[in-house]
Amino acid sequence: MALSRTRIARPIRQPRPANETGREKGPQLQAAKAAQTRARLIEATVRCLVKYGYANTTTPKVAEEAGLSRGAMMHHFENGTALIKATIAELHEKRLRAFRRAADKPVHEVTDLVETYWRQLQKPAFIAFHELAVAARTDSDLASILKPLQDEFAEKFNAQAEQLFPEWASSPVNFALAMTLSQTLLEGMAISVQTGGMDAAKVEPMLRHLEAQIAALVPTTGG
Amino acid sequence: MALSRTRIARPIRQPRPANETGREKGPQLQAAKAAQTRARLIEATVRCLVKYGYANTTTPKVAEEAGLSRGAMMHHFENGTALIKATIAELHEKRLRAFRRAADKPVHEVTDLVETYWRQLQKPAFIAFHELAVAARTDSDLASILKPLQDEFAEKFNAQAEQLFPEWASSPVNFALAMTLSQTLLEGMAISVQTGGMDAAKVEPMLRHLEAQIAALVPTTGG
DNA sequence: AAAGACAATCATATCTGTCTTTTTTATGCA
DNA sequence: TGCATAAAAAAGACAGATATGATTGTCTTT
Repeated sequence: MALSRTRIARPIRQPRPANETGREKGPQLQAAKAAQTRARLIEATVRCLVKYGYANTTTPKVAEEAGLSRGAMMHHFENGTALIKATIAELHEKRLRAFRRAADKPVHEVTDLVETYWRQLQKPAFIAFHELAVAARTDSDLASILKPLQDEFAEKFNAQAEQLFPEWASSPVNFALAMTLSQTLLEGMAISVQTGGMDAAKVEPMLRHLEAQIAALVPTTGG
Repeated sequence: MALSRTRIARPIRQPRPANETGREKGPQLQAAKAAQTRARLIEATVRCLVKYGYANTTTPKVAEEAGLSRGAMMHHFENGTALIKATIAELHEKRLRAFRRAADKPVHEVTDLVETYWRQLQKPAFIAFHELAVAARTDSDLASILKPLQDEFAEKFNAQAEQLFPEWASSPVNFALAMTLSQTLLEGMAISVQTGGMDAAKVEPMLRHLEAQIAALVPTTGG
């Protein structure tokens, strides 16, 4: 039920000059080129998810976004499902990579968790992921792909935090609460800001409050 | 980009016997009948939003859900947009009504706010509303319909709370924080439970914690 | 008889998956 | 080295399915 489908004549995509097929220069092995084209399509899919939402992320739109024909696209991904699957896997690994990077930083105040995750949530990857999660609610196939990854993420999220803040090991109840609280509140905020429910000015006080909450839950400090 | 469209032959809807048009018995005035049919279509739309999501809430599906032909449906709503608009208005008023009902209850602990709103969020109306809100992110027409209502809801939410708990008037900063915190966290939880990210077992501890938080923000009590 | 409620059908548009054709790239052999 | 050829990549065309809005027809209520 797309509201008011504005019919815009799509501009004709003129074929690129033969030699310059992608963004990279020079000759490569075809395998590498194929991998790059696949990556390009996946990136285009993420952009489409952000721009148009899951429902309106169609194969023609992705192909156009990637600067390819649908035919070429179907050469790399046999169907739309394969593309979505690959995109989900990529998004998942990107989230995990970003988290690991953050963990490698030297200094770790307990409240860094808040700032770090909040920054993650500002990125396109999260918006795309949420689009998929919402769609999965009414699409069991999508759900079966997404669910295990969501579980794995929550698990690694906790494992990461547990490792970074060993002082929390003594009260696992507080720890679990702090983790759930952080994840839920921050994600809720991100969604609310995106979907227009929440004024952006209210973000900072909320972050501060959450940080204070978490600090209060650390056993040695106060909880 | 619907994943794996399972093609089910839709059962042919046999025309109902002329006299029994809906769920109601007996002859009625046409005006009343029309109003009832419109209501039936709106209810069907809400059910479709919950069952299929916004993207897959199509005019044929709504008509089928309402037990009407598409033609009849188009007689009552000139196009899909009109139906969605009417549904949004209905959902909005339903949310406000539910809130007003809750406010009429005699006893009001401060933490009642949490329980009351959490119960609201379990209803289909919220799921439907969130489907619309997510769709509105990438649909400016839908957003222009939804945004003012979201603002009005937040405003009334606050006004209601302010009226119920006058002891909060002395520290508006705490009040604003408590309101935003409640709304964001509870909605985040509801969404997270729906979209499979959050284990239902974690709900109760979170509610308790939020209640404690709010109590701590009330000026006379502790904040 | 007029108007309202409802049903059925039509034309158009778009997305999807498949198939065919063209172009590019890599490689084997003279 | 240079050309021929196969494989990969890309493009284009096609048919099936479905959604949408509009039109037309039928029955019932007023």
